[in-house]
Amino acid sequence: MTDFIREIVEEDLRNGTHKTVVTRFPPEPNGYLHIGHAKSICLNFGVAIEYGGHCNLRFDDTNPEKEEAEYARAIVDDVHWLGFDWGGEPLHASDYFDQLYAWAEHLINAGLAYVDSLSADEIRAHRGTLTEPGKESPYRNRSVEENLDLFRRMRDGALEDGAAVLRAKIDMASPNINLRDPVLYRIKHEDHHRTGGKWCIYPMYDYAHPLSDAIEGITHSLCTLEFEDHRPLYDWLIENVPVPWRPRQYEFARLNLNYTVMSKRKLLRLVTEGHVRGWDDPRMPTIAALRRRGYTPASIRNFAERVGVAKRENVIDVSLLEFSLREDLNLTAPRVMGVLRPLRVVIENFPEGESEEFESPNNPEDASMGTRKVPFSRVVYIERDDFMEDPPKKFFRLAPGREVRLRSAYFVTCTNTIKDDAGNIVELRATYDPATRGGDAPDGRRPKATLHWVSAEHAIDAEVRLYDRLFNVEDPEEGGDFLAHLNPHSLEVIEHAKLEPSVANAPRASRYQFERLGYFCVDRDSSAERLVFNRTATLKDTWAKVSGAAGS
RNA sequence: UGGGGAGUCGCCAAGUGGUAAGGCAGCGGCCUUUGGAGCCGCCAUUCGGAGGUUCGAAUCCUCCCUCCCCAGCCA
Repeated sequence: MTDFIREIVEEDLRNGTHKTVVTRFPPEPNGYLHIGHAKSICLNFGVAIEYGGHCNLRFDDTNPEKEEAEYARAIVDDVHWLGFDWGGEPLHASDYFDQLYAWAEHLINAGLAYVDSLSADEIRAHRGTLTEPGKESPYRNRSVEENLDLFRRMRDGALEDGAAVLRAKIDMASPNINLRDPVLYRIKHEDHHRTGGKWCIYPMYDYAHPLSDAIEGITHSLCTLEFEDHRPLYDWLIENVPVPWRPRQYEFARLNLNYTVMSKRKLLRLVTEGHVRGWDDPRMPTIAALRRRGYTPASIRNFAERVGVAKRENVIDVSLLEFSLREDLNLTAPRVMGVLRPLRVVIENFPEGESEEFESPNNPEDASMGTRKVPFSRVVYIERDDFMEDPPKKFFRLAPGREVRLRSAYFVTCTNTIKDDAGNIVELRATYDPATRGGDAPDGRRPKATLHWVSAEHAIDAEVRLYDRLFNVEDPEEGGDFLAHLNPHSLEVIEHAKLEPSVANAPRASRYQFERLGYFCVDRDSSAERLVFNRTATLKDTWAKVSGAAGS
């Protein structure tokens, strides 16, 4: 695999610009990581691994108002879960606050930074617009001594929040607004989750980021497109601060996925307004949610690889994510039978009170995964959807008079339907052919369908949570109010699914394929008393597609 | 109307002057004790548009069009 970033890295290695590659993944601990971050993580760590370099996990913790240790813990967890390691403790921009402060004084001494006493509103007014140049602040030409004194008073807590800021002295007329004397430090009398009450001034991202990269010896600082026009400022700082190393910034397009939202602000709203049950609700696009839902780290890494890295805005189809998941789980998930919406079938010619066991493969794709025993008896449950009293043309499943195969068991023929007073089918009567034990007929006849089933007397009860997309339109942002597009049916809870007994002691987070239905994983809400499964993804169902197309 | 980016199949994405990779989705067919999986085939005479250079252009030049980002003491 290659992309323009890797080409740059290779070229730098080839021509001796760098002897090794050092990248970094720099999340702000103000929310949970989502699938978009996964792309960046896979890029940064992937490049480092591929070229024998190193990738740091560095928290960009320069704004104590929004950041929390809990988020930082979750982020460390998620990156590890994805399969990456940075050796040792994570790094923090806040580890460099002393150095960053010293360099700020350096800029002041060099006449390249000044303390501005204008208010936030006044600064905005002086900034100009996209088409008009800005105006210089009346405080722009304070002496070095005055600036130093003021900046130290800012640091020492003598000034209120908003009373002053430290600004770079660059060019108020620059067509690039980021160069119109950007703010470097602001006053925030706020405790920081790591430095506590030590500081009451905090550096801005634009100031802290390039210098942190320099401190860490980052060779390639990879970020998203919206920072492209911050690069001149990034370079200005590297140029004008006596840094020990000169990192370079490269920008790539962030990942977007259809049928979901990706901005932290919107995800936070979904959580705080109760539209989902927390950051790791399996319907969320967060890594924690995908993990809880049953996604594998490998599937997400493969997805990130397939998506590619370029500078073009993109919206990836969720089906690609689902494909990557199925591809992995198909090979690794043990098969099991479970019935979501049970319909009783009484096999009238099977002796009452007796039962037998069948050997069923744990994974037809991989014989080394072995087999398991599945009990069978006179009464079994099948899926309600697998029976139709008056089947249309292409419906191959069970119907009156029709013979189908019960997977790994026998051929059964439906002989009768039992209905309640309202006319609903409540039970089926059937006969089985003892000669078809194991699922093959000596005379070679082959039913058109094979159904999954569970022996009623052996079945275990479980809650199964079925998830659908959180939003019912491809682009929830369209029209302004993304909440208006929430899918009211994104969660359906099956209270009493019937599962084969082999899953009775399935540990949390273990993944299975329920044959013909999809991939399921044991939720963390699960207990010995009550098994709870999440449906990670459905299997492709050709009949659903045929009937769906015909029905609408 | 300032600056910075981007435009190749429904969605991604290779391609870097020699005659449009690949993946997902979709559509056919084969196979099947999961209507799963697998396998086979189809799916851009055309690269935002118009000119031009060239034996030859998605790739070079010119003009035009469209989309995205930037006016936080957020990142």
